[in-house]
Amino acid sequence: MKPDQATDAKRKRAPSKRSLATRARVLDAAEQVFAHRGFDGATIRDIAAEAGEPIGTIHHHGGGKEALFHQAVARRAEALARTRLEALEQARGGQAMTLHDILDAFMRPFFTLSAEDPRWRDYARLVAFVSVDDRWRDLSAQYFDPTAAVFIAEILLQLPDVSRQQVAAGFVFSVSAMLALLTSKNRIGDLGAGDGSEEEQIAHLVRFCAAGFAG
Amino acid sequence: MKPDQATDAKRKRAPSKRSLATRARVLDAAEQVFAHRGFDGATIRDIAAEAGEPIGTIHHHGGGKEALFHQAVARRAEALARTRLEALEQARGGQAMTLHDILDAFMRPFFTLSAEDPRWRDYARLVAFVSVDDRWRDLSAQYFDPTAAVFIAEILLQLPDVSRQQVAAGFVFSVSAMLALLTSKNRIGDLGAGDGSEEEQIAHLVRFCAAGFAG
DNA sequence: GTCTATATGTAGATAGAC
DNA sequence: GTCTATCTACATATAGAC
Repeated sequence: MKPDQATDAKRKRAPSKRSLATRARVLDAAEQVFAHRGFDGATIRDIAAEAGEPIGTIHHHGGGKEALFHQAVARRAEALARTRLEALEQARGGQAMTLHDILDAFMRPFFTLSAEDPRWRDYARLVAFVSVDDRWRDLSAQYFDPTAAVFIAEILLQLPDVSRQQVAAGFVFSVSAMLALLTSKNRIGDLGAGDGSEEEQIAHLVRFCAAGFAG
Repeated sequence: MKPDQATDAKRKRAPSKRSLATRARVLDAAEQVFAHRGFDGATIRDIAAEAGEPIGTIHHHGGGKEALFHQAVARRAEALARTRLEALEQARGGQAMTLHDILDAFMRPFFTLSAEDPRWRDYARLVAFVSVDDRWRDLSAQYFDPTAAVFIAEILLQLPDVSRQQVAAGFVFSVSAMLALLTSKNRIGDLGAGDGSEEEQIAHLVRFCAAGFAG
């Protein structure tokens, strides 16, 4: 019996290269449209047009609008979590890890990835939509809470005198601030005139949150 | 010529008491439904059902879905801004106003109002939806940016060594954190177990942001 | 001002040809 | 796997009776 061609009824045979490419295009398009219009504002037709694929194809690969949304959220969640945990490991390497280092390990990857590939910026908008709508609470719980728990535990080690609730609250404040910076550059610009370099802004964000925790 | 009964063609005669009450019910219902489902997820039918009014009435008072959304955002914006500015004035009264006082004047009113009338909690969710979606950028600019500008100027006086951009960024971080606390109590609870009293949480939020600015 | 009925468009989903 | 054509449902909006 050949591997990869399971007789197991539940398992489909490996998708063709072409199919995988189409699937990636569909998810890219879904990500972009969902990120800019939210779940309800997006339409399967918009996504199909963005992907350059017929509507039927979207349903075939996506399995319905809601499943497609889930997949769009899920696709980059794992890579993001991994990058964050790697950054945390690296910070652990240097002796005497500080609160600042922990927050930097959590926040910087999203910006770094966004700088490398603008689709990560869309993904940030998508995450912001997920965060603001209780309807997707389960999604964040599944994809983001585990990583959050690791970082919260790490911060607690640094701040033995602060209660778990306070650290959790501070963490939520920090995540909100991070998403605000990732998604609403415009708003900051409107309120404060010219922005500095992105690197300065990230450094400022991390300092702001670290000081908040310490205070 | 009686006042309040202008012959001016652009001006309609004063609405009846009944009409005003209906209008208030319509806006209450719109606020609640928009706050929980967002603009696209809400339907006029949902709003009509929530208001206990027929669909036609919603259109009559609301003037279409988008205009209704605008009105829902606008209705409490003025009262919120006024309460915030009053709190700022009061803080000015006490000699030696601190950064902490300024942030408290900005943030606390939303919580105080929410405690008095739960519809303010819905309004906070509505504001969160507005903040996250670029499509409503003009709405926030119109209703929230002027107050923000006053508070940013006040903070700048306290922090003469910090650039305007940095203060503006810190302000956006703070607003995001505030909205997170107002709207996603669940999420904080999920990550950190039992919450303290609301007063403690507000105090923590203000301390967090004040420390962030100072740091 | 209030309510009913309906016009018009467009959404998500699917069946079946290729 | 891919694409076309179409079904069904429900959205917003309005015209007009009361």
